[in-house]
Amino acid sequence: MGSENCMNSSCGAAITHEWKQGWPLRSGGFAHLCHPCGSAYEDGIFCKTFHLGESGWRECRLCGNYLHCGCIASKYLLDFLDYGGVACISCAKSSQLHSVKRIQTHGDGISEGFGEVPMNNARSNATEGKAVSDRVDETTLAQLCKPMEANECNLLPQSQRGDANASFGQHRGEEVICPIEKLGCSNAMQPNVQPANFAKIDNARPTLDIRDIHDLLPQPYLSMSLGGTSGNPNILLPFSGGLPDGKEPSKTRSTFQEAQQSRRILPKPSKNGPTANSELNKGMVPHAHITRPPVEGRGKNHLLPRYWPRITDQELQKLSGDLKSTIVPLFEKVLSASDAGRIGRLVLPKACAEAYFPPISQSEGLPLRIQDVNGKEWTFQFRFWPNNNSRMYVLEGVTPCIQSMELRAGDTVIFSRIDPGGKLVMGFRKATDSDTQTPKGGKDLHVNALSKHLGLPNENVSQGRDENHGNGANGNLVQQLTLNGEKKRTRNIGFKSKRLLMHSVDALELRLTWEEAQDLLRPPPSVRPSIVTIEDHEFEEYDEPPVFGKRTIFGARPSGGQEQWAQCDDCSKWRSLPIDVLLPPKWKCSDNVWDLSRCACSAPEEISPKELENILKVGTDLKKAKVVESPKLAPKPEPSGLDALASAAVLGDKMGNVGESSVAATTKHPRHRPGCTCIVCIQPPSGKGKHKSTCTCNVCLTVKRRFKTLMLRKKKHQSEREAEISQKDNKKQMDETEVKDTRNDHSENEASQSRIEGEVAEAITGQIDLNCHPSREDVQLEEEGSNMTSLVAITPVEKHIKQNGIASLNSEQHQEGSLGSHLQSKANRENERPLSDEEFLASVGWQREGHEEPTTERYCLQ
DNA sequence: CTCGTGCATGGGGAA
DNA sequence: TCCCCATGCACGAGG
Repeated sequence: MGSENCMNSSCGAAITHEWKQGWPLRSGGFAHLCHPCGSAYEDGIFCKTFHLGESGWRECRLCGNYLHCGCIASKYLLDFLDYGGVACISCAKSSQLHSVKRIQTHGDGISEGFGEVPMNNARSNATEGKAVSDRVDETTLAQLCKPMEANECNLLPQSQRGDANASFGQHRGEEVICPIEKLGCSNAMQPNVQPANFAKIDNARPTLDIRDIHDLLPQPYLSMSLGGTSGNPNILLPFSGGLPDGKEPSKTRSTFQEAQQSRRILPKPSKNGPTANSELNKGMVPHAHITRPPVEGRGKNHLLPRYWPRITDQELQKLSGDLKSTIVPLFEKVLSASDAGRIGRLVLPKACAEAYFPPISQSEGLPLRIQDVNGKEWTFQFRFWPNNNSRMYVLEGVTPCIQSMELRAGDTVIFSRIDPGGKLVMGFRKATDSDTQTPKGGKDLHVNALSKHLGLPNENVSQGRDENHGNGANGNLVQQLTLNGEKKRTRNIGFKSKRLLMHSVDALELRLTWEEAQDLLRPPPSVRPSIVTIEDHEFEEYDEPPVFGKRTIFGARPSGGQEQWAQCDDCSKWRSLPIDVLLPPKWKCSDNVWDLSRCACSAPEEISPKELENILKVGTDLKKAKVVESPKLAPKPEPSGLDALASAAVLGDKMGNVGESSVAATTKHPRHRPGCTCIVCIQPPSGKGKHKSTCTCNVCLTVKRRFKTLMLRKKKHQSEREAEISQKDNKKQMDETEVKDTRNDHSENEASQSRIEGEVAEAITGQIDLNCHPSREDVQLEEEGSNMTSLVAITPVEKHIKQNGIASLNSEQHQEGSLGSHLQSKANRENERPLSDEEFLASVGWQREGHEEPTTERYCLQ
């Protein structure tokens, strides 16, 4: 204070210790209130803008509209007139009367306004103001200053009321009450400040009862008049009773705590004041009865911006236009995969849960009734789990609701409250791609929908109007609140999860079947392979992993040959290409260097749509047939890992013969095309009629050789075991034997593990694991040998193949197939996890080289 | 084996 | 450095 007397010339009262007390401002400064006149000071600077009184409705001295002090409108629209009273900012501007400081906004604009100290000090920096101006259309927001109910003086959350009162001061001469004390609460920290913070709202309401306090629970500053809602008896007030734990107010987390917490959930303002907030806050918190929240910690309950509900100014304008109830957006959350999953648990931001949902002390929580946008009321279990020393709040049982709203990960749910009544409503905002929205874009979509729900002209009948609860309008409005545009959606997602930032197209590309992925894989374009010859077979080696290329369609020419078709990314016309062409991910007609007559989008397609349809249909029918024929092989669109490999072993080159797509050329990898004479292509892995009993192909020879070796080793080990058993009387020797066995088992496991991958690929692709160290075969031994033997006896693959209309294999092929089956089973067990890049590449025919030299990072294309 | 439940873990954002 | 929170995982119940 720079003066010992009130600087208000009309007051001049001596400063007493009572009103020397103050309350912290977001600026880091400190406000003081002169009781006699209500004038306020900030760190000794007389600031008449503080002189307003408690929150509530104020009439604009200029236009007569009502402004709700403390609501978001007031933050941006109020001007405090020199001669007293307030005015719409627009009015003040137009009349050149706003000679006093307008309440400045701060930080990031609207969002920060929620629960924030509703005013800033005079030293709010320019950047803050700019940030606000970027996001708030004051002119539009001014529309909020339409007549509203003037009796909603308790719309503000407790904290805001406190803040507002503290900030605005109180009416001159009004009696100050202390409801906290009446409630048995005390503010040991600052007893003298309470009166200033809980100024009497109006004479007819001298005290606050419990319900009043609940009504005063934290609310964002966004209060919108929606129409007279008298409170639905069916409504489960979010804070009804306020004390779901059944504790006494003084013993539990009271609404004052809520209020305090609400205040604390706000983002901390930048410290642009002369003094540190923390220091000033010490012992000077204006709110009473601050018991400890469930968890403690610095900034723990600050509501992160990503949870701020985002309402456009158009929405505010529309919403405030015709309706009288107040809808209070509380927070929103982008659904994670877990949230939208089948578990049915929606993880709630801790700060939001503690600020806006009823306090719970037991882990079991309590049921929470929330109305969705269609007016349907859901009951979720609001509970928490102990998590470290904190809590993790969840809504359980949300799956039906999520499903009914067809929400998925990336979509946003918005929790709001309808006042009066405190009904919780849950809206949503779909994370739809903007391309799929109306030509006017998401925002227009939203505005139109908004108008629709507001019953404005040229709109359709409101959808989802609640017929049962009488609050359909509100529900609809909430739905509108959920319909922000693409821009916001993107921003929303980006706030938290980088994974959710993936473009939808990219995401689509991830949803590939293994064969589709194989279809799209291309050798790295800028890397020239080195040719390695192993056992007379040439291998292409790349130092880079493959890349995705453009999908093409293979079809059969009437002449009998095969042809490849690709679709232009620009004109979507299909162009015929040479059969062995590999296209980059993006391809246009202009890239068609093979047919200069059709190297422009203006060139017509060379075949009729009917013919093209037939070509495309071949692929579609083939896929369908494949699913029908092999329900066990392709029940899932995305077999993972070695499942895909095993499936490939059975699917073999069936597809390749038909020409579904480029993958149909062979089943191996994208570089293999019809006519390819490499070992992979000329010897399909699973036989399927190509392998005769007399076949001397590398695959068959290898299988034969391995099986023969296997059986020999099995016999050898069997005899060794018998010899060991005969020496059981020698305990020491037996111990040594056990140690040896243990060692063998261990080495077997490791060896088989590394060998499996190679052999799986071998069995599937027809490759021979040329990287397999010969000595390692010594450790294949009995485990695999016995398994293979048993698997040879049974023929699951044969059965499977029969079921799928594939010819039985001969006996040797049984062995091979059994090996594949065994490996598949084993692989399934050992690989029930997401594929690594390496595994994925292997699954589509790319084999990473370096089995014995793990440091070798080369990708081998055989 | 599936599903539900409760807790643990660790990445990453905020302070 | 703190701690929120998305997700994994163990465990038990039930089919």
